[in-house]
Amino acid sequence: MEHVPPSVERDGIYEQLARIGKVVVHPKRIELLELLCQAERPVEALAAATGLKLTTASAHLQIMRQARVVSTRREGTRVYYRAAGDEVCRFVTALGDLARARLAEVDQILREIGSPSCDAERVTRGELLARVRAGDVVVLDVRPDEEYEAAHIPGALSLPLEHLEARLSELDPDIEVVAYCRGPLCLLAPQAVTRLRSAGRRARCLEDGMPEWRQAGLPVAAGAPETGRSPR
Amino acid sequence: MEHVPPSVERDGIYEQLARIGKVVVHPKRIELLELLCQAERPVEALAAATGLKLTTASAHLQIMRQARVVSTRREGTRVYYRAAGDEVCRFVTALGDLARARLAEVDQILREIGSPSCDAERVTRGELLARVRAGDVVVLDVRPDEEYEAAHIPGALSLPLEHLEARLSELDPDIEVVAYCRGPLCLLAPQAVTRLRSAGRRARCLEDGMPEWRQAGLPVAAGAPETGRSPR
DNA sequence: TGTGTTATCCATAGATCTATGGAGCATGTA
DNA sequence: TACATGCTCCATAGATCTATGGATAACACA
Repeated sequence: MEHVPPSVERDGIYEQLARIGKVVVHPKRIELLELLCQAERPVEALAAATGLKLTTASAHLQIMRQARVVSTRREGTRVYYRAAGDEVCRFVTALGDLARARLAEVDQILREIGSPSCDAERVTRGELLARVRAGDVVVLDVRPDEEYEAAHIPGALSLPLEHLEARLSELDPDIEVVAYCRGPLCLLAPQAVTRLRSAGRRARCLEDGMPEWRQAGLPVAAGAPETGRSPR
Repeated sequence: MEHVPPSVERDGIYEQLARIGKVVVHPKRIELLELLCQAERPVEALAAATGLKLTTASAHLQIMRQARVVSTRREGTRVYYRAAGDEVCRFVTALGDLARARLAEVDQILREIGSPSCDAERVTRGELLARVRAGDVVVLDVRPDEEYEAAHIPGALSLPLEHLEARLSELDPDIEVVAYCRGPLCLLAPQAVTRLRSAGRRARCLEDGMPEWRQAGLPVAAGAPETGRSPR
């Protein structure tokens, strides 16, 4: 089915680039890609996370696989998908940056639904590093567990947004919280900050999220939280 | 025609990103974008450069404009298109990097048609800067004139590939030549190097091209060559 | 006010993409 | 060996996208 001519013609380069472009022409595929830049996941989890039917999700993933932007690993009956490399996440980041820079609608959506709390007053990565060293802040990872386990800022506390209220007591009320999530388009951290503030805490968002942290060459840790709980 | 719902729903973010994805799903649009990252151009020139009919080129440009990745400037009866910002070129660069990293076909095409001369032995930007300072090399811009005029490495000589043989005498045979073009996917510099070598000159390619040079924060010059010729 | 140049707008046939239900395939498990 | 689970493959109706010719619009220049 895949015709590979013996000698690819010169113009084929842009055809090849378009193979990758095809991945990001569908909103759901972008959403999938952003999830996969955080952690690997089986198809079923991806379908659930994006609200797709299983077969549809699988079809999208096949398209992404043909473009080689994702790869897979089989574990028993499950197939885990993951971003095929750093370049993939850098590409997604560049896409997001471009959209935020050029499409006023994106900013508008982030502002409307996100939270006004995280707009101008984000903590820079450099500032965070310094203040963590000084023991001045708590770093809060509000993404789902599996994403924390795949990669997180060393020393960060895992507290998925959905458990924020229930586990509020784990946070020292006197120390400022810096929350982070998937990136500038993700609303988890802004929402967490909003809720923390309405609970009377001092809280801010980190600039960007995990992929940008990694891309900045900063240290990354992996593995389940040490808190010892949730033996699973 | 463009329905803008009063309050955009949360999921709209990925729809917005897909607006930009749509630009890079078509090979010709990627080609146009790469051209526009070098220099602004009127529609007719873009159509000619990409081998598109005028109406088709215009249609593609409209799509790119709706995604806000290009903007226009009118001059008399001509409409000049240009990349709408740095983020656009960074995005295109990231796309190319991803394709080179993940799609073996791209490397293959570059190797097959490009030139074997520029594969492993490219000059780094840092090395070039040092050697230019030492007066050790000639920097050669082999892109079309308008691209040189829009932006070039300071001190570079403009010598579009098509005139290479005719103007070979302008190059001191004893000084090594470092040629550059649009970027890692562009074949102009590799071809120039091949021809220079077969003419007995020492020549190498610069890593990447103009956009990457600019993105690295290095100095950029603009304007026609000082050689005084071509009064036009 | 005409005319030529450039570019956009419009309508459309043909090609491509999406979502989805159902069948088919590996892998564990009883 | 029989089943359950988790995915992929297949066929298809409906929606979108592309290329293109012809008409129209914006300018410049007589």
